[in-house]
Amino acid sequence: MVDANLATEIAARLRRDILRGELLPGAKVKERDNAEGLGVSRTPMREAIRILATEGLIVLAPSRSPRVADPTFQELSDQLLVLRTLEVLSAELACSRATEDDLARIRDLSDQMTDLYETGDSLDLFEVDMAFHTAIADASHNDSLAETHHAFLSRLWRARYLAARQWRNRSRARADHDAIVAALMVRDVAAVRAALETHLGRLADDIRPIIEDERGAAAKGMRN
Amino acid sequence: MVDANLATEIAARLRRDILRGELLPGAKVKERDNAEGLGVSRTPMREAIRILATEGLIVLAPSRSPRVADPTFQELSDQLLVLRTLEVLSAELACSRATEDDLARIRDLSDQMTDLYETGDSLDLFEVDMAFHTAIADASHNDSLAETHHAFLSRLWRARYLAARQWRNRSRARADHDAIVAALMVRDVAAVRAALETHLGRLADDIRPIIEDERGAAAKGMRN
DNA sequence: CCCCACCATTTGGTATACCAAAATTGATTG
DNA sequence: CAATCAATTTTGGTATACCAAATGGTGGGG
Repeated sequence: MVDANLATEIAARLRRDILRGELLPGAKVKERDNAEGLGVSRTPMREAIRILATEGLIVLAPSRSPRVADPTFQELSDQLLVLRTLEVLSAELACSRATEDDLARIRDLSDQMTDLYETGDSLDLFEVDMAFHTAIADASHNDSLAETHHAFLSRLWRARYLAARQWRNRSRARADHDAIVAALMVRDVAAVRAALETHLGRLADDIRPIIEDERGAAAKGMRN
Repeated sequence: MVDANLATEIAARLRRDILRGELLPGAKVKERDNAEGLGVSRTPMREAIRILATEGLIVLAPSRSPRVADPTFQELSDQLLVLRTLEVLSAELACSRATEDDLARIRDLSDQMTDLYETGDSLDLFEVDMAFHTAIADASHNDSLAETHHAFLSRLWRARYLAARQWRNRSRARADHDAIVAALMVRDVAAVRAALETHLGRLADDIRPIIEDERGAAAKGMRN
């Protein structure tokens, strides 16, 4: 992750910390302390915080420390619906506009996931999962769409990660992915739409108990 | 437009200048010069530029002056497709989730537009047009969706403004809006989808000649 | 006459210093 | 003992100064 400027590097680092749960939802992200902790000045730290704020991972309130976002289930569910819509549109476009290379890449990522399902660790698996869905968005050859899709995917990454650690969901996700790939390979618009709606529709149900648990637990130790 | 901090105010000002065409596509937006021109320091100006960059109105390149975005027709068309998808989703949700107040507001805005079609000036009309489409997004009661929809609406504002100055399109737009409102009032999902797709589908055709003209002309006087 | 190299200037990136508003805490008074 | 007000401290907002990289122009050499 070698970015042009400090701010994007810091943003990437913070993003990782948030998504991995090292910075818990609701935690303060003070620009002074964090900057000092990383040995940089406030300016790039400030910019990094703004970047994550536009991504929805940090929330800004006037005259208050920025805090790690702590979305309710309802908010996540809303975001998931938007993500689903964007991904369905992507896949539909991909059916007519994707190159053979695009499709090959999607299939390859799907295969990688299959390999990792049993053996690999959750983080590796999720990196590939993210790449898989991103590849579908990219195959639409609509940059705005791919960009927006990616933004929503990032916002939902942590919730999906928490939900998917439940081993129970993995085999189902694997079957879902296979169906998506199969439909894309033959450029079947209706089938790919159905497969994606099934896959992403389930996600809300998977996420709900995890999020409600976490928020319930977090409500107590809220000193930070 | 009395915002909490300077950066947001500057962003609003720059945004208006860009959308109204006082800052032309392709023009440099140097953070030093512009800050000095407004009598502020570089810090908030820099932040304002970043804000507009995430909105897609300004493009950033490493070690280069930020420039006012100069999208090709293809890019605008891509954005329009995303906007259409988001607005259709909004309207579908609105059919089941909108309150009577939401619907009343939408109808009221539509009526205001009707009044302005003949008499009012283009800018007033477009303010209302923007509010109309935003009201539909808000009626979905899905904040992420409304926010994203608004972002795309902003990006496309200028192109739509240029296209709609052609008086020819106005009566058609008026009929389109009436159809959208009528479908929403009776919460008819299929009808509202059809009406919106018609309305926003046409837009691409209206925009094309205007954009291609402007880009052709701009290619010459590109010293700035 | 053209091309290349080098220097000056411009530009964005970063650090630091200062300011104003807001939250918190502690003292004082009812 | 509690409530309130004020002072201090903390925090984000803004201005300014400095740095390094990139660009563009100019002069010398081929």
